Formats: sequence, C-alpha cells, structure tokens
Amino acid sequence: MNKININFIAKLRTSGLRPTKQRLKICDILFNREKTFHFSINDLTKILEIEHNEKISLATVYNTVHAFKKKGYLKEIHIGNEMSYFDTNTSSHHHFYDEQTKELTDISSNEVEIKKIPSPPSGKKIDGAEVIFKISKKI
Amino acid sequence: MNKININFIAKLRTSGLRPTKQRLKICDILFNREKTFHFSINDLTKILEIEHNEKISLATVYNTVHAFKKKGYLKEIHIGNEMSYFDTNTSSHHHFYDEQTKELTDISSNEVEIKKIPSPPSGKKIDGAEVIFKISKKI
DNA sequence: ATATAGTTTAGAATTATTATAAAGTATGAA
DNA sequence: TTCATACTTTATAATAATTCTAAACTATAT
Ligand SMILES: [Mn+2]
Ligand SMILES: [Mn+2]
Ligand SMILES: [Zn+2]
Ligand SMILES: [Zn+2]
Repeated sequence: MNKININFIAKLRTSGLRPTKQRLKICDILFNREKTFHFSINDLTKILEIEHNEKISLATVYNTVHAFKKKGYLKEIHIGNEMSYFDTNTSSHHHFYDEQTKELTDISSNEVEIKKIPSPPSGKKIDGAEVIFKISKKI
Repeated sequence: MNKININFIAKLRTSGLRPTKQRLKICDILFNREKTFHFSINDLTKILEIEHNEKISLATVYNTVHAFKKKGYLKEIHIGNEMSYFDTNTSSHHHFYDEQTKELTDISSNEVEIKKIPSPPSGKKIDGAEVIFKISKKI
C-alpha cells in the first residue's frame, strides 16, 4: 500500500471501476513504467505468474484489460500475428516493428511527418494516420 | 479452359505448384481482377461456395492461400481484428482502413511521402514503412 | 500403365478469445 | 457495524480462427 497504489485506487474509483487487488496489481505492472509498454494477454499473464507470483484467473486478465481499454487507459493493436497486443500509450502514434523479435517500439507523432497525403475515397474522411516502420537487425 | 487458365497453369507449374482444379479456381477468383483484392479466408470460402458453387475443403483453402503467400503471390495483413487478411497486392504499399465497414483500400507507394523519418533503435535498420489511414463516413 | 510425390479432404487438435454462472467482495445505506 | 446489492472474480465451457493428421486422391514422369 504505497502512494502509487493510492493513486490507482483513486483513478479506478473515478472511472467507475472498483479497486480490487487484481486490478491494482495489473495497474502496478502496466502503468508504473517509464516507457510505454506493449504486451499481449499472454505476456501479462506470465509477468503476473512468474515475476509477481500472482495467480489471477485468465478471464480476469481479459476482463481487466478490456475494462481498461474501454476506459481509455489502453489501446488495442493488431500487428504481425493473430494475437492482440495492448499499448499503454493511448495517443495516436507510430511504431517500429521488428518482425524477428516481434518487438514494438513507440515513435511519437511529432517524429514523423507525412508530406503527401492521398485523397480519401469519395464520401470518406481521414481520421488519422499511423505508420509502421519495419526494422531488422543491422548486418 | 480459357486463355486465362492456361496462364495460371503455366504460372503454377513454374512455381512448382501443380495446377489442380482447386488452385485454378482460386487463382481465377483472386487474380482475374482489375483492382487489388483484400480478403479473409472466410471471404474466399464464401465466394467459392456462393458465387461459384464450389465446395473446396476449408483445409485446402488455407493450404492454397498459404502456398500462394509463400510463393509471393499474396501478402498477409493483420489489421483491425483477430482474423488474417490477404492482399493480392504484394508490393510495399499503404492502405485506407474503414473501421466501420472493415474495408481496406490500396494506396500506392508514390501517393504518400514521408518527410520526417525517425532514427531507428540502435543496431537496427529501417526496411520499409507502411501507413494506415483510418477513414470513416463523411458526416 | 505404373510409381511416386504432391494434393485434397474430413475431422481432430490447438490457440486465442468470449460466455456462463456460481462464489466472492467492495460499497453505501441502515 | 451489519446488511443488501451490485460489481467482480473465477473455473469452466463455448466459440472462432487456424493448424495438424492421416487416409484417399491425382498430376506427372517414366
Ligand atoms: Mn480483441
Ligand atoms: Mn497466419
Ligand atoms: Zn505504442
Ligand atoms: Zn493492399
């Protein structure tokens, strides 16, 4: 029960989510980080089990992640394979993606400038653009 | 047995794939088009069943699509949901993506120009960039 | 024609995800 | 403090996309 947790308790309460110990533990893992975090449900489950020795039901991990997504604390990303990834950076931003390691790295919006933008299909408007830079090990 | 099929027969043979009637039918559906085609396995299966009255085993549809991908005739795309999409445009290119209709539209590489490019993580090199422009119905 | 390797197929298995419903818990009111 | 209640967790079942398996079938070379 540290200050950090108290902040999460408040944040969850004001979101209309009860601060259960499962949710607080997941908050701690996801949001007590310097850099943004990209993870699959499987990643998160393994971190809970192995690094934190917590056995939270898989259904609860899914429920929690989806609840956080719905409240706007996580963004879902589909990239590279059949699993969903989640991103603690919920802003519109770009990514480096290494197909070998399947690693995602953030690029902030202001680091990329798209000069020439195509005109959208008729009757449609452009809501945003996200770039994926494929990267690989330098030889 | 038209000219088009004869071309597919040759193409398959030179790829080391036997021109079976299942593969030729799928070639006909996928590659006899003006515009590039984005489809899921489910889409293709339904086109086969409903539009062409062909009952090709689901395993064969998967096998064929993956064989074509391996030979470089299709590109796999992961976007928007948990299903894979395949793209008859195998070049590096960009897309419009409508989240409502889940429709993908091609944008050729020369219609987009990325002015400012971020520097890759150390030890990594950039292999390419693909942009997804999210679009929606104009109000 | 025949042999052989490649292909198709139905069905089982696997994997990611979602649904169900019973047991447990946070919270506000009495 | 109870207590009632709605919310949450959980094990388990169900679903959906995909892959595996092994037997039947077929294209191709000889
Ligand atoms: Mn999802
Ligand atoms: Mn795939
Ligand atoms: Zn990100
Ligand atoms: Zn495309």
